[in-house]
Amino acid sequence: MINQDSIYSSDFYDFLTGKASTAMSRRMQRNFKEVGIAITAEQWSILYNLWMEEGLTQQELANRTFRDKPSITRLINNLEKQKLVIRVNDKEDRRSNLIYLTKIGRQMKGLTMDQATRTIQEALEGVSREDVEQAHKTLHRVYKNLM
Amino acid sequence: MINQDSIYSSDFYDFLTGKASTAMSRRMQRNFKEVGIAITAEQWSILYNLWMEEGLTQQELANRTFRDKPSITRLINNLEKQKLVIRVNDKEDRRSNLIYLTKIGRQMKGLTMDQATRTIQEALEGVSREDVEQAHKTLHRVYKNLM
DNA sequence: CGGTTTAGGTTGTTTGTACAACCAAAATTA
DNA sequence: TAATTTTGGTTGTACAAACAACCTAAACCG
Repeated sequence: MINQDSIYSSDFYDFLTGKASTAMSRRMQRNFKEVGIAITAEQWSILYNLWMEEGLTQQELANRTFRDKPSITRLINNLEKQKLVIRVNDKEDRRSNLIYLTKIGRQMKGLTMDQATRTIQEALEGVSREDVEQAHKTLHRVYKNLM
Repeated sequence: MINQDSIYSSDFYDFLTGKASTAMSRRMQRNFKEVGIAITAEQWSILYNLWMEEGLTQQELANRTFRDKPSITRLINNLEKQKLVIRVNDKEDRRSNLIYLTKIGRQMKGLTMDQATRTIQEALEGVSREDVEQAHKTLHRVYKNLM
């Protein structure tokens, strides 16, 4: 039986509630702002995937960022408004939009990734590589269990 | 230097983006719904704290749930609308609201905590207690680093 | 004391998320 | 091939989060 003193309880809820990832998003956004990058952490997650590979469909972006389709529609709307990406209708499958970076969107990569890296370094101060790998493995298992 | 192959990079971003905690919130909400509990995961986090200790101020709830003051104002607004909590103006410090559970709010504890427990069990299938403790420790360090 | 600073809460605005309902194009299948 | 199902995307609605600006009451301090 699970009781209040166990790791599964109040102590565990911190973990569940994602305080660490919330803190990281906030810091990342703050770091972006500090160097004049006007994007949100969520927009960053889309741009990040496009910097790795352009021409993804919205559905593929949804899978990679673990969001639903409507969330992606609106994130892309905002990124398009900011002229960072464009939707290109797929000639092969007319249901799909392929998402490409604009020139501005591409130019942002360097500075933005520097700040992402900086954020990670700030987050991992005093944390060993083994600890990160271990935590990552555990979280990945949790994710797989629930997905 | 941090490069793309390292744990610090794409692999690491899963961790950063909080997929695991997102998955847990979604599952928790689904589990609540399944037994007819009509609250969000965010509302649960407030109620959880009140089940542990009633009469907290909004500021205290903000600290405990790692949210800002406006977020708490609106969460309490919604919980009050649903008749689960009430604001009581503090006689000692007239700036503060003390938040109390209603009878209904108190009655929900059992069933709701059962579903929270169930969610955790589903999440931790095949994860050892040591792994949970280890991950918790690492995440806590990250949180402290950024807080 | 009176003026200033700090602290608790609320409101406005923009952005993001979940879920359901919907549309149109593609894939399936009878 | 026509009818049906599946898939990619959008829209509506309700809820939540971040940040800034604001109000009021308490605390501080000269």
